[in-house]
Amino acid sequence: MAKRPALAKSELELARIVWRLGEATVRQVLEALPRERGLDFATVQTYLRRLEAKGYLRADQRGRANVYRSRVDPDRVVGEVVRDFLDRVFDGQPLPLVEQLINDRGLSDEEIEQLQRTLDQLKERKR
Amino acid sequence: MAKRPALAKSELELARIVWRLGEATVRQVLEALPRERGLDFATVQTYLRRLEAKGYLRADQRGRANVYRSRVDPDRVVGEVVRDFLDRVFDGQPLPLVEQLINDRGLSDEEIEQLQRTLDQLKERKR
DNA sequence: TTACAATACGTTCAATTGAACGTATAAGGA
DNA sequence: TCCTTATACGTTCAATTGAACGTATTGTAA
Repeated sequence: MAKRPALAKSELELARIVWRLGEATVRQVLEALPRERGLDFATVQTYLRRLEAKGYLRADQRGRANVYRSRVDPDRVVGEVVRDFLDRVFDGQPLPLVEQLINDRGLSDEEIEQLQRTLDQLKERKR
Repeated sequence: MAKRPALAKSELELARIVWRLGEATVRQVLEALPRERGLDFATVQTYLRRLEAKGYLRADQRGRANVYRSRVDPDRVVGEVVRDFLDRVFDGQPLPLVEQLINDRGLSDEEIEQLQRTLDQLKERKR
């Protein structure tokens, strides 16, 4: 379970695109980026290379280009990222963060319902 | 509302200590740090200075030492940090993050209750 | 009144990150 | 077969961040 080096912000940004696409070449990632991001092809290349070096992605040659795909389960990575954030900003306590999210930005009615259902299910599961 | 430069990780770590203490000297922050963190006095000094330069803290001389206190509302800063994180990792959608928190790490029974009360209150408030 | 210990402040230094350049190479169309 | 153009890959460069050093000062205890 070799601990990977942490993800830089731009790296996470690009990794998320690869995750969403399933697999992608440099060019495909570049094109999936919001236009206003304005990154250079070479820059995307560099970040994907770094993601590979850090163990998050793997690349295999397909014809001309490298095709990148995830090497670790994206959900696991997101989980790690969330936990790290939670530890750093809320001492690892989920509730204050949840309340922040609930209060700060207004949840829609459906979202509240949805959330209550999730909590009910969780309670069910627990007994 | 001059936008401050983003907080680095160590900076946020120290800022949170100052927030908690209300006000603090370099030494007090150093002592409030977990022993295993092992930072040098001079390092804490540097980070607090940077926090001041970035506009997060203000320092006033008291006797020999500088006393640092928050210059902006900590809750506001945390709010910004959370929103930035939410945008970067969950496209700004709070629900998936909340579900991550609920599912991944088991909430205690009391936490679930607490959360449900919060949601109920929120629904009340909304009508 | 002086010496010391604590502190401020300017400076440094290495690692990481954001961003891109230049060159060698190879795929596919003419 | 040859040329063009896309791409890989090694390299660079500046800004930020994590961490600390050295020196000048100053409050206080003796």
